[in-house]
Amino acid sequence: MMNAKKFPDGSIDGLHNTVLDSGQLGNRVRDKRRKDGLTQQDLAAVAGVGVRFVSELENGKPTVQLNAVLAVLAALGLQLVVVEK
Amino acid sequence: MMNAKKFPDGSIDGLHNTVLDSGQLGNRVRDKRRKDGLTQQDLAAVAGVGVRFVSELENGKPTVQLNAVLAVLAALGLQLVVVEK
DNA sequence: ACAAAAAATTACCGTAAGGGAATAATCGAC
DNA sequence: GTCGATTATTCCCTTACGGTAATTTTTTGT
Repeated sequence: MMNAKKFPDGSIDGLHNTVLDSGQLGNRVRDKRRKDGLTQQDLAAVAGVGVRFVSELENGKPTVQLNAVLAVLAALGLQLVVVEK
Repeated sequence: MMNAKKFPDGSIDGLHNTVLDSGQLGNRVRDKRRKDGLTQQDLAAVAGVGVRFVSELENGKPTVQLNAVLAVLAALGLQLVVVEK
């Protein structure tokens, strides 16, 4: 055991980031979107959600709905994984 | 790169499971809850959500809210990780 | 630094849906 | 059958979401 958090950024292997709260998820989304050179509008269009939702998601809104979150992540080529703490 | 998906089940280290949709998340939650010997009521109380929410979450309701999901996962000692697909 | 352009955030509205609580119905084990 | 757990249903209140437009922030060029 003891496989998690070996890296300073909290990631498991430098490519993955734990998501303990919506704020961290938002940061992760924003980073990836920018890395991909997309605007919030672009991402919203691809993911099939509203622009405002992308903005709120990136800003860590806690009450975003799971399906919309998954849609955005998928549009960015990201996935969620459940891990034991 | 090439650090992800070393295991057949898509997990990072054989202990983790990817969550592509809410249905899989629900299964993960139910499995863990039962393994811990908790009722939905117990889990709901610990997580600070309603019993109905736990039921719906376990049944894969797509539109559950993220904060409530995270609360339930935390109560089960589980975490979410964002990974590149 | 300044101005212009682009991007992001915020407000408003209407629709649709989530969540809690309580109840009732269903399923399971003993 | 009985007891406990799980799921489904109903009522009510709150709120997320999309769309548009307005505002603010950030970026870019000169």
